[in-house]
Amino acid sequence: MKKRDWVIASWNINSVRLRKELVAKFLKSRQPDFLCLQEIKCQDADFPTGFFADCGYTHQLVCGQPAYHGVATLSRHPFVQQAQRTFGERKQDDHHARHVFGAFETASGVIGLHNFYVPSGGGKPDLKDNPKFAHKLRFLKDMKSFFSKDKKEKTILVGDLNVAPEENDVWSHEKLKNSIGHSPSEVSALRGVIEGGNFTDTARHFTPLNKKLYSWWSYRTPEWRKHNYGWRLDHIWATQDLVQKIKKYEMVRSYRGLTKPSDHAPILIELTL
DNA sequence: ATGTCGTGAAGGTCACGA
Repeated sequence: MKKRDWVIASWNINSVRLRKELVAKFLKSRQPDFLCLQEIKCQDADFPTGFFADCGYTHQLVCGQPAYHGVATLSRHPFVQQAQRTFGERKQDDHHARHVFGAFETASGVIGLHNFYVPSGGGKPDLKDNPKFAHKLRFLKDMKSFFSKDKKEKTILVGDLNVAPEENDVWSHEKLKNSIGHSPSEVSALRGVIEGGNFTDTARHFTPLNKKLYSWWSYRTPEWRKHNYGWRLDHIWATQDLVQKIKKYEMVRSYRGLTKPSDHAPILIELTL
């Protein structure tokens, strides 16, 4: 096996059935090796398996549920291991489809690819009044303990993590520092996962901290483009051993401006393995 | 921060999640 370039992408699609043509457009133009989707919002039986197979993505890991959440990883290569729903084993979280894992073979060894949809956490970042926020923090804590135990190499973690950790990952740190998605306890819990797994935030590896960088713009802001009221909720992390192999990170903002878009833009990395 | 979405069950609109 010879080393070559690989493209790994992640996109919260907000209903895969409604936007499968946008996915096909992305697959065709970017030709990623893997595309990790979040918020597919369908059960496994309703996933457009044949449609994506016709696009060349014959290997698919689908972890869905009716109406809400759900993740899927599309691949042009076979998986050598797979798993799903590794998190949220506690009773109240049993039915959430938020994680799928696949491992694939490269000239640099077997690489593990985790695809996550972290709970958004409801309205206010208040543990007492908001059980969804407690769920979010519990989920991040579970991720931390999982990745602290696991081997800390040859692993890529992507997804909609629903936390914008840096000040310039939101349009106004001052206005949003106590909002869900950017509050101190969430940011600290997310950093715990990064440290536990020895991960690097690839976006910030290539983009300085003083530069604004977003992947999500709310549907409720018609002037989202003009004011750039964005958040960076979507992430691609890689373990330290892989960082030097990454050639590029890209947030493909143009997909947020298509007709009937997802509220998230796709993100991707290119690396030599 | 909320001016918007998508789903599904019910029923021709609403609750829920984001």
